[in-house]
Amino acid sequence: MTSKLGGVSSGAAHKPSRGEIRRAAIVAAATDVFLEHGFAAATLDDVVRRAGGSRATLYGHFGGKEGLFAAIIAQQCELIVAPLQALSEEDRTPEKVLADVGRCFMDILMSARGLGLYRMVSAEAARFPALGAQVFACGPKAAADRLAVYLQTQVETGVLALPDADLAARHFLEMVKGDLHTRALFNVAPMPTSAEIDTCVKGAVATFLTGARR
Amino acid sequence: MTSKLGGVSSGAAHKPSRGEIRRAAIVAAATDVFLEHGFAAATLDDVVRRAGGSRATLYGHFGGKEGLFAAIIAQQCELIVAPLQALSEEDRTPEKVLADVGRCFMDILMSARGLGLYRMVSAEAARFPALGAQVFACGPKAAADRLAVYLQTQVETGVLALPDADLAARHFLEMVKGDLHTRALFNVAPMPTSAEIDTCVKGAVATFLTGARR
DNA sequence: GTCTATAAAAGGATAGAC
DNA sequence: GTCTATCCTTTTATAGAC
Repeated sequence: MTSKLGGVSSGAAHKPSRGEIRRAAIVAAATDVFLEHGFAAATLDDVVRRAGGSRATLYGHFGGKEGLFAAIIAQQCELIVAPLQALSEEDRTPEKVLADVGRCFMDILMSARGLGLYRMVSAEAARFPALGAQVFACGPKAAADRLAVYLQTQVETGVLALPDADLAARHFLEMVKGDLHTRALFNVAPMPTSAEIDTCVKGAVATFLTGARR
Repeated sequence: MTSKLGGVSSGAAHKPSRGEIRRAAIVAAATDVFLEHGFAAATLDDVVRRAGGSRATLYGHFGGKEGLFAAIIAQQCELIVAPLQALSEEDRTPEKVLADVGRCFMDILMSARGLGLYRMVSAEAARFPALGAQVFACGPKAAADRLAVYLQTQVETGVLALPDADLAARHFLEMVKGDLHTRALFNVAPMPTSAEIDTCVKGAVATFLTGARR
């Protein structure tokens, strides 16, 4: 199955066939169109224009608009988990770990892709119940779970004092967003800059540690 | 202009004309349809079916789908600000004030209306830039500003110690959401209960005060 | 002001040739 | 497997009668 996502999976076991290349091109084009316009407003015509080829090929691969949508979400889920999993917490102070996790979390969330995905998933969650859970698990849930494990070790080694590491992890990740995420989602000018994101992350780290330090 | 929003403004200066009643009925029906399906997927046919009357009347009043959309957003903005403005902070402890503000904030955000509005505004923010800013100002911004003023007084009377009351207010309001808001937006089962919201608010208050108390 | 009927356009889906 | 051409449904928008 991973082989069908062409270009995403790292280990390329066999050289992609003509069909797989076509499929990947369609998914790539569709990702741009869907993330920009949302599911309902996106048209398959736009996708075909951008990817080349024809509508019939698209239908052959994905069955229709909904199948294409599912393929996009699945691919985005893979892309989302990766950067967070690449982080290492070994021999780092809580300041560094929290700042790194926070920055990584925000980079994903505030990117054009992250914002588009968030908009699209929330907008279509009612129509496609499974997809919401899928993205939530790969994104916020995965980040919180991972951070909670780290926080728990810090509690056990006596560095931090937290009544509930799991809750604390979620609180931290929410604080990191400040109001930047909502502002970006709502397209409120001026759009947050990278520097502003940094300031926001540092502020959240400071606030969190003020209350959590033993 | 407020008179045209029929049913929202409290002071009824004149009895609503037939046209105004019709207009209000259309807005009410459209609110339900748009918040449920989103702008792109909502059809004016659904609105007309629910409101009664005809498409021509709708076009006469609002000019089309976009005009109707703007009217809905404007009305929702009025409805959103009201409950937060009704809160009083006089002679209350920070625990009580924070809990009340947090609960009020969450009640709005987690209601079907709040979630629908959030989904719709973020989905359409690119197409209607003014509306995003409008809703942001009436909602998260208004709440944070108001809370910041209260926190600042507590700092000045020596009850709390905060380096930046404004930032602290935003941090608190984000923490209050926990991951409940995202879970609800993404329709992740099981949907948060009222009791869970309470627990989440209390947790945020405790965490906040642990770090903020002088 | 409000309704019925209709025009006009767009987009999703498919049949059949290569 | 892929492309060309076409069908059919849905939806916005308006013209004209009451």
